[in-house]
Amino acid sequence: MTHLRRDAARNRASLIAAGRDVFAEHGPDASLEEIARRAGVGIGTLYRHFPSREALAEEIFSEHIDEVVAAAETAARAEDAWAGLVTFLEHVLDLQARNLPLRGLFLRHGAGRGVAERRRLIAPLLERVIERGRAQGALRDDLTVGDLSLALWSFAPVLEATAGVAPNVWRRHLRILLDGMRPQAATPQEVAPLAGRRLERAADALRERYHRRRAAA
Amino acid sequence: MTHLRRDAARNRASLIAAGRDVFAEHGPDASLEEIARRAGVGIGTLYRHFPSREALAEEIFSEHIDEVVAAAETAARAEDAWAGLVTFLEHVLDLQARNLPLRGLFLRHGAGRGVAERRRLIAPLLERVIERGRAQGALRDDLTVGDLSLALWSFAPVLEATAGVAPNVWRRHLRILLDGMRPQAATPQEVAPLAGRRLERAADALRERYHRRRAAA
DNA sequence: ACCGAAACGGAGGCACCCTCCGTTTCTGCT
DNA sequence: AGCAGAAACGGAGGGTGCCTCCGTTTCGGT
Repeated sequence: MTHLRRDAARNRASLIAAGRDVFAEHGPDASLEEIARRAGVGIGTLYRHFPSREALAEEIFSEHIDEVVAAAETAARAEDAWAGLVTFLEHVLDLQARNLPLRGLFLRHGAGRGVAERRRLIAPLLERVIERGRAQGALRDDLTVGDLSLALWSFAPVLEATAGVAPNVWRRHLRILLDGMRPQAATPQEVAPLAGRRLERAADALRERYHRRRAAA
Repeated sequence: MTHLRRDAARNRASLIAAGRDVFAEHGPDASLEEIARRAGVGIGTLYRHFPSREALAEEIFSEHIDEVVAAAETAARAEDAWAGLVTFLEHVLDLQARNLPLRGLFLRHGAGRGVAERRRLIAPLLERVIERGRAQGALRDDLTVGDLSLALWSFAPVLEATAGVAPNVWRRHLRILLDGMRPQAATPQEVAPLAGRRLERAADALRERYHRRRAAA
């Protein structure tokens, strides 16, 4: 299984290219048959290469995931943890804003080789950023990586709603969230944070809902 | 068009009841045919009563909208604007958390008599709350109703992800947002707020995306 | 009791999802 | 070169859903 046959490799590439276009045009629920059509292959071929819509999407956005990982690494290295966090969030959200179909692809599941693995690198890095931020007195004490995940997820509808209307307004939302993460603003949390296994399950649930919307009878 | 024929009224009621169940079970993209089936009527009848999925959904959640309007009125009347705002948000989000299919039904469009109208009452009330909160020094000066809308929208993925896992975690997200809305925390906004016509268009876009996901070719 | 209007319901056309399997295309080996 | 089997292809087919259209049934006023 090392080398794909030449035709297979060609088709795979066509599918990814077509997928990129079609997802960009029609959003993340675009028709797979149209992707196959546009790639000039049969639907069966699409399914052989990518057993699920997600597998294709992940492959397509593979490099975006790398970009996010890189941004998280930068943030984790930054001298000033707060600045690192802000830059990271701006970077990621800007990426999402300009590439909406990316939404929801940051989380678990998936086929593309190593995509899930790479994604798994992100949380620990953020963990580190948060820890340092707290140590530096730049972040409220009760902030966790779970809160950051919620914050990131929360942008999806904001971006979707405003993309065509006011493509920068998400920055206002971010500003408010960031201000709320500072220690000066902090008011005690009354609920336990999302972490570990449950955080993962929440992420899964989000993905689950995201694709394959309609539950079986 | 005053009185519905008796059979029509009966069917309408069955449809609403079935819709309530099915939406609760399968989420907002539940099959309309199943709703018709379960109501014991033909699909044609469903479509005559409710020309779109939204029309049905709005009708079903009509009373929820009333509840939200009432909460907004209470907030607008509250002596302490900040407390009023907090209570309002908690109330609305709790309502959503326990009734996920409600998501996205707060906005424009729709058929149910007066639903859209009632919804339109909400923004001005919140406007008033914000104004008073600012005057009382309880809210950051640059906060607008547009920001509040973004904030409300932003909970959708949070609720979806955590509903089955940690049904109270949304309160952490809310806490952070609220802390970020206080004047002590405020850091200058660099982007113009969403307002007026554009706010409406953003709300429409959200709804648009929400149902009828797949754009026409 | 009658009759026109109102309401019904489901067949039908279209699109999509995903599986399955007969057919075609590659490629390593002789 | 040529061949054989593995690998890959592609699309028909069965299932489901959306929505429209129109022949049929039911209601309710006179």
